[in-house]
Amino acid sequence: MNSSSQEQVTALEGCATRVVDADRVAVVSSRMPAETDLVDTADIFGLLSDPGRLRLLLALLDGELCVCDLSVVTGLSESATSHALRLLRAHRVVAVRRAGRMAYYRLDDAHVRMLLDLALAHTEHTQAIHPERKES
Amino acid sequence: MNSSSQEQVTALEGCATRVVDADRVAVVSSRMPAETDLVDTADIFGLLSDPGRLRLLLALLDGELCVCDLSVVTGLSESATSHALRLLRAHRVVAVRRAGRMAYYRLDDAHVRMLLDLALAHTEHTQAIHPERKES
DNA sequence: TGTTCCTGTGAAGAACTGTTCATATGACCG
DNA sequence: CGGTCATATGAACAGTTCTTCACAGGAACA
Repeated sequence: MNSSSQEQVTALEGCATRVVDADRVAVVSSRMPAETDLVDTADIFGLLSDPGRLRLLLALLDGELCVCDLSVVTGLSESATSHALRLLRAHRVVAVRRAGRMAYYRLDDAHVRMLLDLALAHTEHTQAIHPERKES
Repeated sequence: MNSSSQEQVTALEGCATRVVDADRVAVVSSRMPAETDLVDTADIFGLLSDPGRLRLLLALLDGELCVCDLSVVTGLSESATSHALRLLRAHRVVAVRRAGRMAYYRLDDAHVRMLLDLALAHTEHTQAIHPERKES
């Protein structure tokens, strides 16, 4: 398969490391998304990587809730809830509707909603396999 | 952590924080996954939240690659690549096949594969629709 | 056998994250 | 008005994370 050149370096990076499967490296490299998209995507995953924020977003799956209710549902302090919502807001993952002194947050990102649905489906699936959980 | 008296949050109407929409709080709370599942899920998202690991996993989407090739594709040093793979291995996200002194890694988690596919589809989609994006 | 090559690992340090405390803002109530 | 309530924000701090450096182990190869 690699009879011609075994340590050929692709013109993509000009790096000094050796390459074993140059063809696959070329294909995979060409399919790699742009740095900006990668960072954005990693950022989104990072927002979902905290149990508190995850609870927050799962709570918003079927509609808006105010900050204090979110605080109760997630078990976070109201300050921590507000900080988390601020972060999610900055990334356009949630949106806010203000009514008087209340602030009602809702999920505002279809992509994140899909990720959450997928994650939820997965936990329910594994729950069906490991039936050691109690009812609520 | 000493939430001695407020451990039970299930008593929705008796908690210290005020509740605005008690019904929705009850529904949402009952649908909230168990803490273990939440932490596991957040953990998975955390593994995807680093651009380097994301590149690594995307590179493995269509088949196995050895460490040095992964290092080239991702732009990480070989040591960093090995550390990242070790972490992913510990979480059963990737699996390894050894041949001589080479180590070939492959994606070994169907759930993570779905998440990656979804993320990839989204970057391609948003690239087609929103050519530019802002942040505040 | 000794050497080179690929990978794995521990330690260390810089950078980042998430929480809490204290306080601020602006809306409502009396 | 003054006071309270819901939320927002800044600073600080403990804990975590990611990278690099140095080196170790085992397989190939002379």
